[in-house]
Amino acid sequence: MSVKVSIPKGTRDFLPEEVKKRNYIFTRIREVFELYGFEPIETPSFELSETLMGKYGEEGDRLIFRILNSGEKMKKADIEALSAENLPRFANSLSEKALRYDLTVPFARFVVQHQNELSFPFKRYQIQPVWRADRPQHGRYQEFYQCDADVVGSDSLLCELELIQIFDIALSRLLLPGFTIKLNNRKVLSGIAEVCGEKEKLVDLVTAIDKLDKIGEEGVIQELTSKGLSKTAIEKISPLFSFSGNNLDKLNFLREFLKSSEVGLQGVEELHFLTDIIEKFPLSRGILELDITLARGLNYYTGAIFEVKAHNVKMGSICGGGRYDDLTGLFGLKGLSGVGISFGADRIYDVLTALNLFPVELVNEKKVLFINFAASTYLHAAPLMIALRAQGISCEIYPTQAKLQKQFKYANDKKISYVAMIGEEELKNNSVALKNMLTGEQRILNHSEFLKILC
RNA sequence: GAGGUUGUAGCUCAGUUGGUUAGAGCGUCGGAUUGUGGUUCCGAAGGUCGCGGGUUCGAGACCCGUCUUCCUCCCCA
Repeated sequence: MSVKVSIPKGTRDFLPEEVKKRNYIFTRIREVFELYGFEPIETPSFELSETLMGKYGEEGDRLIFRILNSGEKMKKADIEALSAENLPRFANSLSEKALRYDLTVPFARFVVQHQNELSFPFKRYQIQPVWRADRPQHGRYQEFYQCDADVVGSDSLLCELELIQIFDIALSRLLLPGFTIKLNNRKVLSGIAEVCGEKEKLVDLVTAIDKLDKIGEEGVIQELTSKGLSKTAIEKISPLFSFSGNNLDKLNFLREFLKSSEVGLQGVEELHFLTDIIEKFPLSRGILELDITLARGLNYYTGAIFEVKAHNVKMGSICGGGRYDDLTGLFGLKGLSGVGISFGADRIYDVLTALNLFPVELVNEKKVLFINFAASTYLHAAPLMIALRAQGISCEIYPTQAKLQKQFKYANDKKISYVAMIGEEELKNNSVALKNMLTGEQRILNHSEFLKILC
């Protein structure tokens, strides 16, 4: 009689092979973060509700997983709020903690709380799971990992430069053949709003422009109209929809278009600085592309905005990031500028799978299984296993004297590349039979030959 | 949060206008083979047909509710 088992929606189990592949991704990213001087931190998986609530826009709060009070605290439930249909207040009375929604807001809290122990500019990386009560979809889960690197306490554009290089090197090390690093600047977007006289409609303007490649020029105009932008303003923006060319052409165009906006021109100069220096020190496999339609939802970005898309695969962005001038201001620490990036490990996994880019050695490492023939087999196998492990070769002995068929099937299922046998025949002349599970070839060897072949 | 979609063995799926005892492939286990896996042959186990209610002489199939799956929005990695 079996019980029906399952896991909550939007979550996943990982089999050994998947964990190895995921760890491969995390390791490559981590090693590049460290190459650029970023240091690891960790924060709790749950925070006080007040730390998280209200930090992700109107929609955000709905997507935060809340932790129900337990024990005596349940008595704090505000029944009056419930009967008055004030659901947010009722929810707050039931819960004081919530699972983290991203790594950036907890990091801001961390910086404010530990400001006296940190040396600025502070460069940290953090690879931990986050949780969102989102509706699961292709490539979207309720529990997933983020790999973040941020610099806080410096407004130098060299930070942006290094983060672009980190995108490039990490993804190149993951053997991704082609990808585009899209770059924009929030100041340019502000400048556009300013030039067309709709400064206060910046957010509507930006989210509409962001959808250009998805809904087309007509769709954007329709959305802008429905948001109440004036016809003259929309006409003024329309050249932006169709302009093209290389990065230099785009910069020249923007300089002209934004000539009446001080902040806009400042954004253009920031973009120019970055494209210019990347030209002098070219990227490895990535292509840097200016994209003024790039906005991203997060409303705390104030300067650079990044997004990375893999070539030749149907998948949303695999990385993102940007500069946020006043993030720690939310927690009372003013004047600290930050810039950061995030790798979407789960999506990178899907891309590497779709393009078949995981190295084969990941699953087919050199490993050895010793067949268990008798109670005394261990005594004969142990010296060889000790020697193999000392050389970093992983090996094991089958724990019971099962039928050979079963022991070989175990090796086969576990993709173990060699099976070693020390049975009665081998004991007579102090030898080992070694079978290569890939080719099926089997050889009788003395101990030193055995170790020589495997190490 | 809105709209659509899905659910039958561990997995992938058949199952006729409602009709006797719900099937297949793969996987698992056992045997052919007590010193050889991946190939082959034989056999076996495994199902409250997502859950609850309703219609009917009779429901895996029809109706209602609920949960779940996947998809499109919103938003995001």
